[in-house]
Amino acid sequence: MGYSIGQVSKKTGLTTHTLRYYEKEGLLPFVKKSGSGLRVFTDVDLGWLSMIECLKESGMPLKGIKQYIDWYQEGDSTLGKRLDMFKKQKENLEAEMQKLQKHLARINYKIKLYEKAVKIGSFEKAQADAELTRIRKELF
Amino acid sequence: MGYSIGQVSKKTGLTTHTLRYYEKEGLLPFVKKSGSGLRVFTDVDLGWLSMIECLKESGMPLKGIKQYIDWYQEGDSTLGKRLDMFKKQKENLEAEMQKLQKHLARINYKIKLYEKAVKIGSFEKAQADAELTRIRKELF
DNA sequence: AAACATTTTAGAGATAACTCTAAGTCGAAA
DNA sequence: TTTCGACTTAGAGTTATCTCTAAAATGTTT
Repeated sequence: MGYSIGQVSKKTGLTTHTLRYYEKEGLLPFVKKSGSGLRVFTDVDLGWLSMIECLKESGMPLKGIKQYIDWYQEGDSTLGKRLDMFKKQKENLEAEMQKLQKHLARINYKIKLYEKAVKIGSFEKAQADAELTRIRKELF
Repeated sequence: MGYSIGQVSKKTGLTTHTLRYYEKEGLLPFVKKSGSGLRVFTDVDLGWLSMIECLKESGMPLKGIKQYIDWYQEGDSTLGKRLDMFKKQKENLEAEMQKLQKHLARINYKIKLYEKAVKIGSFEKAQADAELTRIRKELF
C-alpha cells in the first residue's frame, strides 16, 4: 500500500524534482525508503503533502512549514506553538482575503470601464461616462 | 506638484530600489525626469503604482503588468486586449479566493483541534474527540 | 560656501522555490 | 536475460523579485 515518487507526482501535480526538493528541505521527514533506496509514500504522506499545499498556498514559506513539521515531530510539548502558528496563519489569511476582495472590486470596475470603452471605441470617453464616474468615486 | 523618489517610497511603502527596478522593467514609462535627471513623480504616477500593486497582489507577474502598461500606451487599438486581460484576471482571482476559502476552513479546523489538544495536553486524544472527528469528516 | 542628505547609474548579490543534468541503479515486462 | 522506463544522488542552473554597493552628481540647510 505504498506509492512511488512518480505516482505521487501524478496524484499531487508536483514534479518528482519538487518532491525530492521538499524532502531535502525537511518537509517530508516521514517518507520511508525501500530496502534498495526507493522512496515509498503512504496515504498518510499524501495527507501531509495536502497540508503542505494548504499552508504554502495560504502564503507560508517553506521554512515556516518546516518549522511546523519539526514541532509536530517533537510531540505534545509543542502543542501551544503549533496552535499559535495556526492562529497567526488565520489572521494573515483573513487579511489577505480582504485585500483580494478590494482588488477584485477594482478589477470589476476596470471590466465595466473597458466594456464601455470597447463599445464606443474610446478609453477617454468611457472614463467620462456618468455611471463609471460614480462607481470610481465609490471605489476610492 | 511633484514627488521625489524618496517621498514616493514613503507614500507607497516600496523602497527607492524597488521603484527604480520597476522603472527599469518598463512599469513606469510615464515618470518624468527633471532637467538635472531626478525622477519627478506626479499623482497620476501614484495612481499607476496603486494599480500595479493591485495587479501584483492579485497574482499577476511584473511581466504581465508591463504588457498591460504597454497596451495602455499603444492607445485605443488595444482596448479589447486590455478588457480580456482584466476578465482573465478576474477569473484567476476568484479561483484563488475560493481556494483560500477552503484553506481557511481547514486552518479553522486545525485551530479547534489544537485548542482541544492544548487543553487536554494530547494531540492524539484531541483527534479522537467526537466533535472534531465530525468536523474533519465534513471537511474531506 | 561648507556640510550633509538625497538622488543618479550600472551592475553585483540575495532569496525563495524550483528545475534540470549526469551518471549510475532498480524493477517490471518481453 | 535483456531492455527500458522509473528511480537514485549531488550539485549546477533558472526565474522572479527584489536588494544592495560604489562613486559621482544634485539639492538643502546653516
